[in-house]
Amino acid sequence: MTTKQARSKRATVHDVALEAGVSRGTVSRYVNGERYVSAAAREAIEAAIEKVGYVPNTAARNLVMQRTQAVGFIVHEPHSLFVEDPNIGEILLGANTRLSEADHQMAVLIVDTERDTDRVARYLSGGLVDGVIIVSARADDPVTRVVERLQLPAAYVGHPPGAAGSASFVVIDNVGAASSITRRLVETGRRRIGMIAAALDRDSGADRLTGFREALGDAFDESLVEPVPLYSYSAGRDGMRRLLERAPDLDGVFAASDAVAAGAIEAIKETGRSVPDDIGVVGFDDSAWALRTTPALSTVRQPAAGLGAEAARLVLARLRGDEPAAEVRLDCDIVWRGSA
Amino acid sequence: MTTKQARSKRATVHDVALEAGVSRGTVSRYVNGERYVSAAAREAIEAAIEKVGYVPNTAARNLVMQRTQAVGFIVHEPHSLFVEDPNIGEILLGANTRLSEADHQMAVLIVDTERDTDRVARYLSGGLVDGVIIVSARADDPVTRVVERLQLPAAYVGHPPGAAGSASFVVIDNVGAASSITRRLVETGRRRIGMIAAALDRDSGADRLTGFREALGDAFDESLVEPVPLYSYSAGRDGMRRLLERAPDLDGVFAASDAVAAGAIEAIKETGRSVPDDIGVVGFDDSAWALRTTPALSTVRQPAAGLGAEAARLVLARLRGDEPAAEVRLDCDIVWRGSA
DNA sequence: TGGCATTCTGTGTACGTTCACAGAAATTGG
DNA sequence: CCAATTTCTGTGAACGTACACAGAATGCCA
Repeated sequence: MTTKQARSKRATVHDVALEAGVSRGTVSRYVNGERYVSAAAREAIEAAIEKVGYVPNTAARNLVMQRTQAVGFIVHEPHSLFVEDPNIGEILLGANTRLSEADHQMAVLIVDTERDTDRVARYLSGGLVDGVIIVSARADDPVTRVVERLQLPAAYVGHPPGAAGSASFVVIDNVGAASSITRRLVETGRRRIGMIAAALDRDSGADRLTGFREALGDAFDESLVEPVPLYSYSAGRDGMRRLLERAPDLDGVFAASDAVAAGAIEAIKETGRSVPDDIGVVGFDDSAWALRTTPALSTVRQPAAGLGAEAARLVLARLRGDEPAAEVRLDCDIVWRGSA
Repeated sequence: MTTKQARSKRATVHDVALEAGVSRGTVSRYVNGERYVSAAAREAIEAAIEKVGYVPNTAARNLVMQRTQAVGFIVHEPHSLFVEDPNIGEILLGANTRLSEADHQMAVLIVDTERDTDRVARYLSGGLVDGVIIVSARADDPVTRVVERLQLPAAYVGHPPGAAGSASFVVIDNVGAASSITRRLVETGRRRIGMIAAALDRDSGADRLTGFREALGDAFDESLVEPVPLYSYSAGRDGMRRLLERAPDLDGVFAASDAVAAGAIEAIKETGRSVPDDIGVVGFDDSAWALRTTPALSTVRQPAAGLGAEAARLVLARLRGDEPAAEVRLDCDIVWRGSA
């Protein structure tokens, strides 16, 4: 009952005005730190606020101000992200830091089940946030549709889906990173290098293949590229089996993701070969897989905090109305472990 | 400028009413799915909504309804949680699932820097959420103070700080889990078992020692307990060094956390001993440390999703006004790996 | 046809702010 | 000491919704 009383009794600016013997306007001016409030009024108001325990109602303020100083951070596919991918935490922190500097509140919204989808869409369309950062967006998602329909200022981490034409986004330089790590592989003396190329229908997949090709230049051999549909362990294992059958003299392989690489290592060991002595393997993502394999994977680490920070910067820019829409491409680091 | 237009033009319930040739009240009734709206009105309204692109303004609704159907999920110390501790993701998902079932929106708020603290406190006090779930709360935190002052319905994951007397919270059964894993160690044949007891000033630390003592019963030897201040790697390493000097015949050790255990393993190896052949080591938390050590740690896994779900349940109960305040204690699993 | 319940609709007010505006009080200057 | 500023204050509107209430339309039955 104490709770109930406390909640219904929430003091308003009106109560403060009454207590202090001034008007609502004056209290409002004091609270917002404006000029033109006399010393006498100031003191009276301070005392009154303390006495009645006043805290401003942000919902009411948002309503009249038509902005919230908040941006949503939407996370799709949370299971794979939070459990498998250590990057999401750093992306969150990077974004939060940047938003915090601009005095904006970040609210992370998780889209897991079907129900979440509609609820989050309502939340966004309800004017509770000024803008939104989105990771792993899907084209057919109600959330994405709402964002487009309302033209909510948005920044995507990764490529925006489908026809989100004029959206800002930040991606890693897949081409450059794939090229770098392939060159590292060459530098270790590998001569017959193949690639398990996953998800070629996605930009990330296609770009990693492009980088691989660029790095090898004339030495590139089409027949050493094994396309697989998904970034998965089993796809990597099966693809590697086929590749080894076709090219038994392989001495290096670039897997399009760590999961794929883990599968590839499994397939290599099946044939009695050793990693890295017979075949050097490199992956991509520096996900949880990278430390689970034996030996640990050499792989590409995404600048996770940077992705978050840049996404935040982009959405803030759109909020201010500067810069119409932009895309940012970030470089990656390479972490060299035992697998190559 | 398109953006600007779209944002200022947001259609209201009034626009829909005008377009459909009915009144605000009727539109409101339709939107909220109430009875008493004629077929003719229904059709006209549906067409009008489609035409003007109306979406309800949640902020306005929240203001008049005096509730938001949203609960905040506050994460303190995000660096250590998101980077080191894989549990936080599952806690989030567990909570989200439960809240989603009750048709509540979860908004994760990260408290990292000093600035975040005040901003989040304002956010919470502004009536933007009905309740709140808090992990790693601190007593001196403005956020905690606001929650107490406003008597905001809250549920803590872990013990609530200081004088948060009447708060709900969910904790793991530290005593039981420590006791279980110690017994497992005994069952493997260890006879001289020590403990690196960290953070005895915290409930978690004290409880883990209690469990350890319980499990050993008469065999408990006070001199084999080495207290260290923090749950850290270096504390574990230093503590283990002292313990080994005092009791060179040790054949098992229970470290109060995985980080402590990792440090202990380091110290053991320094002396030329082997893990697990000479000394079996077990940890607590199943954090990222557990897979980094060689051999991998046997440890206690927290029921992370359960913690989140229970916290959500508790806060929902307080929201409804049922159950005044409750504490829940959850059992843990043990994962047995190579270190013991 | 009249009475009465039922279904439907419109209007006014409230939620707790901010802001524009008008006007009062205090201050300045010639 | 009066006019012209500057500082201060109160009032009324608006933000976009929900809800209570009154009243209109319809259906039903005697």
